Amino acid sequence: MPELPEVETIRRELAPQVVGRRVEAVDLMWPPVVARPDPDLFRRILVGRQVQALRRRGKYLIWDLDAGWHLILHLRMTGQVYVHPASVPPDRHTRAVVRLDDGKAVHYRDVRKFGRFYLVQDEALVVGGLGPEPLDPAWTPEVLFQALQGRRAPIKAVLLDQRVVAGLGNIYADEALFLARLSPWRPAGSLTWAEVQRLHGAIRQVLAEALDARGTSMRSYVPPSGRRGTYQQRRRVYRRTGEPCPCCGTPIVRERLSGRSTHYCPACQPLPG
DNA sequence: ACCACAACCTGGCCGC
DNA sequence: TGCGGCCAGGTTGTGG
Repeated sequence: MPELPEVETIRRELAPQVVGRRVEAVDLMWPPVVARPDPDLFRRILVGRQVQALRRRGKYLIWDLDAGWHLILHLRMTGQVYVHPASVPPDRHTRAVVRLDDGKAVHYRDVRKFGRFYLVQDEALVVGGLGPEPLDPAWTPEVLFQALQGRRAPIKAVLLDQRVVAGLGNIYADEALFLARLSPWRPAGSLTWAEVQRLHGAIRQVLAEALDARGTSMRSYVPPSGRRGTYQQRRRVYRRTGEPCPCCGTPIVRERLSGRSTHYCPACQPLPG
């Protein structure tokens, strides 16, 4: 579920609670939540480690630990992170609990069990394949334009490819394409330089708005504080099928593209030809 | 390189 | 209350 703005919001809320703390114990209610190494080794390495920093890369949350270790978490569709007093028992959807040296515990909840933990020293093993961060100054319209060259897949499918740019998901891809007035079906390589500049600006704008709103809480996304995000009130097309386009009033349509629900205004985002 | 599709899982919602 | 069908913010792997 969480895309860049949601993971970044989680990072910002969680950092003050965990940075500087030491791990005292790890409880795995559902051991397969650990992707690597095996759960026993995972627990043995993690216990005793001190959290030095909390970072985000794409949709991954990275805990920098001492001794060169990184605990990397991907929340996939329904992962949630909460901090509770040690006395709070895990609920039925809590898959792992990391107990800290201040009497608090980080609970990882995940209804659909898709999310995974990775404990590695070489973080590139997990996040090495990711493309650039869209909010990094180094990610310019030129970089995006270059990445689209020669690609005939629909632009939306390419935006969802985390090797092209890291952190976009279904909500913000639809929203950015609407802002840029581009059909999601346009072959990526067919975008003109002017269109790519527009798209680049739209991606930045949508992500900035969503960060400001602390993410989109339509379904299961709730940050650690419990303060739901509010971007769902500002979204223009995502899950607004049949509602009037905020720009021209044409009903928003929903179509399946690369297996994903895709929402757009057929009038503002026409497919040439 | 691309696409369609399935898989991984569970729960919410809708209509009957 | 129940049942079937469809939906879900992500990623990976298979086969064509």
